[in-house]
Amino acid sequence: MNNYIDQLSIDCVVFGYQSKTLKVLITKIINIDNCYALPGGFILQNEDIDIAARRILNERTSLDHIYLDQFKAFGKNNRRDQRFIQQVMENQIWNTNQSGIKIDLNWLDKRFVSLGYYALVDIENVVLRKSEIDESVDWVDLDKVPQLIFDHNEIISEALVELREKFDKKLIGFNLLPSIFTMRDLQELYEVVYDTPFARNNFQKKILDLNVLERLEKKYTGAANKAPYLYRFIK
Amino acid sequence: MNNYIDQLSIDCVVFGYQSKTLKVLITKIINIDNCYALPGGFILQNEDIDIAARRILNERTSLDHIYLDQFKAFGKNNRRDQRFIQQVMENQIWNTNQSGIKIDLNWLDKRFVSLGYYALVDIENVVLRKSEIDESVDWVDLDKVPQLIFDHNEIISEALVELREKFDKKLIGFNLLPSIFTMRDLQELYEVVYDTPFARNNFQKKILDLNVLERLEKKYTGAANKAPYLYRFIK
DNA sequence: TTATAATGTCTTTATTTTAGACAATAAAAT
DNA sequence: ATTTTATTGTCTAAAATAAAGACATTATAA
Repeated sequence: MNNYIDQLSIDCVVFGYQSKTLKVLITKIINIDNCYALPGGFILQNEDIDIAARRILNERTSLDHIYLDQFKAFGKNNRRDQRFIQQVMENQIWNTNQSGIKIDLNWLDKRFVSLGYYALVDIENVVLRKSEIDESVDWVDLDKVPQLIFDHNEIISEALVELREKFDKKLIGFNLLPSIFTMRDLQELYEVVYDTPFARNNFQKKILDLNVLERLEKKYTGAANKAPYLYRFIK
Repeated sequence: MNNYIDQLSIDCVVFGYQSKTLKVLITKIINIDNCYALPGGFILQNEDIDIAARRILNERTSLDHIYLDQFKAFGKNNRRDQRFIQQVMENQIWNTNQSGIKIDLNWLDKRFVSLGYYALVDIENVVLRKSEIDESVDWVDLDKVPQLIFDHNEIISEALVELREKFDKKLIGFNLLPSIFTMRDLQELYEVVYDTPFARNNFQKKILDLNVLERLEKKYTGAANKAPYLYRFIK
């Protein structure tokens, strides 16, 4: 395992948006009872940290071009999860290779500093895949995230704070939507992220005045009302 | 040296403010020709990363309570400075201990991921000290910083971007001023940080409306004009 | 043809920001 | 002692921005 930088890890908070709900990608650790975690991994010796994060995300989402922000390093001295690491080290699936030879897992039994990234993806574009340490990978509503290993719950909280701070200022929200969407879709996303309602008339004016949307054809859904325009994010 | 986490370092951009100028703390590396750097160091195995940053800063500033923000991790695969590391490893001061025994410095000859912190200090409170790897530690005007080792110049640039983004929003500017100051002092600081002039009347109103300043006595300087009030930052 | 629910946009009102004005004042100059 | 000068503190007016209200439009069901 010494291809990796020692005692340094990456954990990714992958935000998705569907059915007026913010979701995050949660993995279940393979062969360990009831242990959930953020998609994470380690940094190869000859790999940029950002590239490592993209590799780790690609393994789970199959996506190549992801909006990524490295927002904080987590490195408390007591940043350990003894219970979890113990289980991993004692588990035959983990500590034994295909040839039945014991693998030295002591490198895991140290304090790790973890680089926290958050990613924004269009949930429709994601093809979920399991990496070799995942028993499952699933979208979980942000308010239904179970207890996670290490400080992963705290990492999510801090990612959400960062997301809210950057959301409007940098117009990163479009990364959570399909490439084509209605003004209502966008407004509902903003309302979910900020957990507050916006006035429809003023929201539309504010967004259109930014001149970052291209107006496309109308969207006829069969609903008994005026059909809204579709928009695409430009530049 | 294996008290430290391998391949992980900390670099601090220490901002100070004096004579209407933003300054940063720059160290000269001991016994290496013309090599300048940010105050930096490594993380002890049993040390929080934030505590490590405070230790590294205290070694140079003698300060205990510093405004600190860990703003980004720098970890490109090519994040190396071969020329500098070579000089260190070949230098007798570095590679030989007091008893004349060779020290193994190979741990330095790897790619390091560095956690970037920036600090804001009242330059008047700083008592500069050299750590054991510093030939000197000095305040340098932000626009006169020489070429530094590794990507330290880039770290300063990015710290400045972060500083500007947080400066107003989080009212962190007071950390750069003495505990007692005039409105003019504060305005000049803002003008330096944002490199733009502010209208005196409106600046004063905006700041006072924040209700974070306590008005103290007047400051009589002997100048032939109305004496300004002094203020203290509260809460 | 009418009713309904949502949409797009305009107008009005309220709030905030910016600009202008001026009296107050500390000390030097007269 | 009075005037002058350079700031300072604060008020008011104007401009810009944001929030609230109003209403015609329209896609489909009744």
